[in-house]
Amino acid sequence: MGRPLNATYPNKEGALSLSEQIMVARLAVAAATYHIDKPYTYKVPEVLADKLTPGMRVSIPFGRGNRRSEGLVLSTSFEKLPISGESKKKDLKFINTSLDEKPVLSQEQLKLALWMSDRFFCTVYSAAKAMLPAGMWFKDGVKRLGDKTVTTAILDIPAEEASLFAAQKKQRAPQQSNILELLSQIGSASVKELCYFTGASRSSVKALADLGVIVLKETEVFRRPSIKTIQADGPILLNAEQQDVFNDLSERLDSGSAGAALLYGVTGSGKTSIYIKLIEKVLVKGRDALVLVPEIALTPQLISTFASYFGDNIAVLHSALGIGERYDEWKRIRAGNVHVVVGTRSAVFAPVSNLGLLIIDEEQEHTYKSENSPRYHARDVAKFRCVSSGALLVLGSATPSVESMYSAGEGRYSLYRLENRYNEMELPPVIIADMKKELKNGNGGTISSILLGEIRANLERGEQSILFINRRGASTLIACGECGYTFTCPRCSVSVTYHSVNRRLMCHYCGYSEVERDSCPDCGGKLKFIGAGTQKVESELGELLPGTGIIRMDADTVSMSNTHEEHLTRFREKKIPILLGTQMVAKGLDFENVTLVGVLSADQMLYINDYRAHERTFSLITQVVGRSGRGSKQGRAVIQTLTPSNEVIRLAAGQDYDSFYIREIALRRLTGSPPIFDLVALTVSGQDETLVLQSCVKLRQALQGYFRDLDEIKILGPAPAAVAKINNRYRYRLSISCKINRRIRDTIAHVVREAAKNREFRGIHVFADVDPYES
DNA sequence: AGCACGCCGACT
DNA sequence: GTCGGCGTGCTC
Repeated sequence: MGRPLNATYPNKEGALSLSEQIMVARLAVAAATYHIDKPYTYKVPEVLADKLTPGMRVSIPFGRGNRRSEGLVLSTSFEKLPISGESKKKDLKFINTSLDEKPVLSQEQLKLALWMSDRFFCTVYSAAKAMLPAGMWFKDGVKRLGDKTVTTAILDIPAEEASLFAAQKKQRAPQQSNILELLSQIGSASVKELCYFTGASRSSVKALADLGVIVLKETEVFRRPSIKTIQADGPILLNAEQQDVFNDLSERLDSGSAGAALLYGVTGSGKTSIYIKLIEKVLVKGRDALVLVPEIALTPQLISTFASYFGDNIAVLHSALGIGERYDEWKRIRAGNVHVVVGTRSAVFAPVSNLGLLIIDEEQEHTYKSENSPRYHARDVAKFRCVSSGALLVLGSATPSVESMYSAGEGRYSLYRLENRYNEMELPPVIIADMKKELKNGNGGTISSILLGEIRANLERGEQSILFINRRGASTLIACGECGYTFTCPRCSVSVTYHSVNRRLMCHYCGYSEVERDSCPDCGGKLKFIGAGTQKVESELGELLPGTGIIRMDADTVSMSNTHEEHLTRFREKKIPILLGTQMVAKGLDFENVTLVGVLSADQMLYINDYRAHERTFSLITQVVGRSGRGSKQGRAVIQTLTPSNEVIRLAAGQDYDSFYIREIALRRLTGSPPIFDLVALTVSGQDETLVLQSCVKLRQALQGYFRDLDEIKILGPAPAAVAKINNRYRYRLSISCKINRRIRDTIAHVVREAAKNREFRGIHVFADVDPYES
């Protein structure tokens, strides 16, 4: 407070201001919700003054109660602050401690986080958090690393005593009774499993622990093994077509601004070979490569191939990795120990230091879009990163998304085509089976006579078949066969699905569960399963082809007995004749001996109310058809449909992407859907349905007011969201169709923020999502 | 969102 | 009197 005695002369003012300058930091704050998110200024304590740099995280007091939160340092500076107490302005608070020794985010990543908050309507901190592996997050001030533990409940009294106790508890505490009952038989189990099998909540387990009948113990869970490598096929040889594409992309890599390329290559045209050659080239130039894949579990072959070429120079990032393993991979990347990264959506944030090439394989896949905050699309983040580091962006696909092909047409991407299948194989002939005709001929089953004939032919030749059930939601519903009663979640507007492992009906959205019943609670009728249909088809096949081996692969079989890979290995190695499955069998599988693919119900996802329905159907059927005849033998595909004249199905059967695209883009133009216009969805949720609806109407009015002068902007809704209620909160949606720009973005952000502040909207939550997938 | 402050009614 | 209900406003 007192000015230094020696500072009075000769430069009073300078000395004065110098003595009062203090280091401050601008922070993105974790506890700040979207509507109050902005850089907060904190004073830097002297002990941190020479350590603190942008990109580090700090522990801070926040809010009236000074509750502890985290901040991310965006910038530091020296400022002249009013002397404490002398100004009516409130004093700044001090940062408590630093949470990092060195920055966890680079300047580029900080910029990206700021850009994301603007683009995807999220807080800066949440964007930054998405860039770090979960092992680096803090929870209650503690780093989550090594958190891969599991809480086990162990019986602490004799088993007989426990079951006696369980019987006593039956009336007053049925949940606890169930838990004890189970534990008296098995002794110990993880708390998670206990809850899963009994339907009890964590609190019941806790209650038993407090009573001293059981003890809870944290046990470390072991980490998963690494990638399976395969023998490299030797140096990659490109055919003429591939070589042309490679040469051109290669030149772009050498130029300063590489831009973006859409690589449209039919199934089997060898996109992967081009990827590998490009990566090799980038590595020679001393730069890093990033490869995104839709889902690691479904592309083990691609990973193995990459590993065989790049060995220890590769890091893999995906959700199936243990938290520690993921963290270790992240550290290897950041340390510069690896220069090739393969991973799923969030790998787009991988901390490579000198990005030279970013590949998004199967770029049309919906898994690249995050459906939780931050609601980003990996493609957009990829563009940002490539522009800022002068890297080449390659979007690869056999069925490019309509928006990417449109961008190519507009000249934003350069388009490359690969039209020859690598081994010069003809595309499999496609037979369309008219299920209406089948029905007329008295076949009411799910297998047409045409498909059955082809399966039989395959059986005789010792060749394998894949049958694909294209159904939304691969889960098993349960309903009354007599009155049609369906079991719905009491908290969400969805049907509960049956889990055969624990024999319970469960809700996927909120975790609610109840025991299986043997009769309809309404009419007492007999209950039946309406599964993904896989069981039904399996038993139908069993009757039609007695004694034939079938592997069924759906959510149910995969969750109970391990992985996709085990099923697939069994299919490949044991030469089981038929593989029957949902969505998951459609992906990147190469089976030498598979010569028949059947799509059992092509209509399933075609007629849903979503502007992407056609695109998804086309892409899926095309992929499935491409599965057939990848080896030396000629394959074929059978597509079963109730509407054989439907053009999307016909075009998919003919693998005619170009015609599909022309047709589809015309349709989008007509309806004003993306990519012609952007779509921003505002989702409004709350417990009181009328209030949610009223809020929607008010939001709509507010938007209309702001956009009065823009007539090309359309505001649609409110309409109930695809899942109209989750966890007792009703959800309605407004859709804004427009060419998005600075002003519209700012207005939408403003409206969402105002909604959070507005007292009339109490208990209402609003968030914005650009080009959502569930629409 | 989450917390403190403040202003009202019920109860030891 | 004072404990606790919730409505209101703010977050460097």
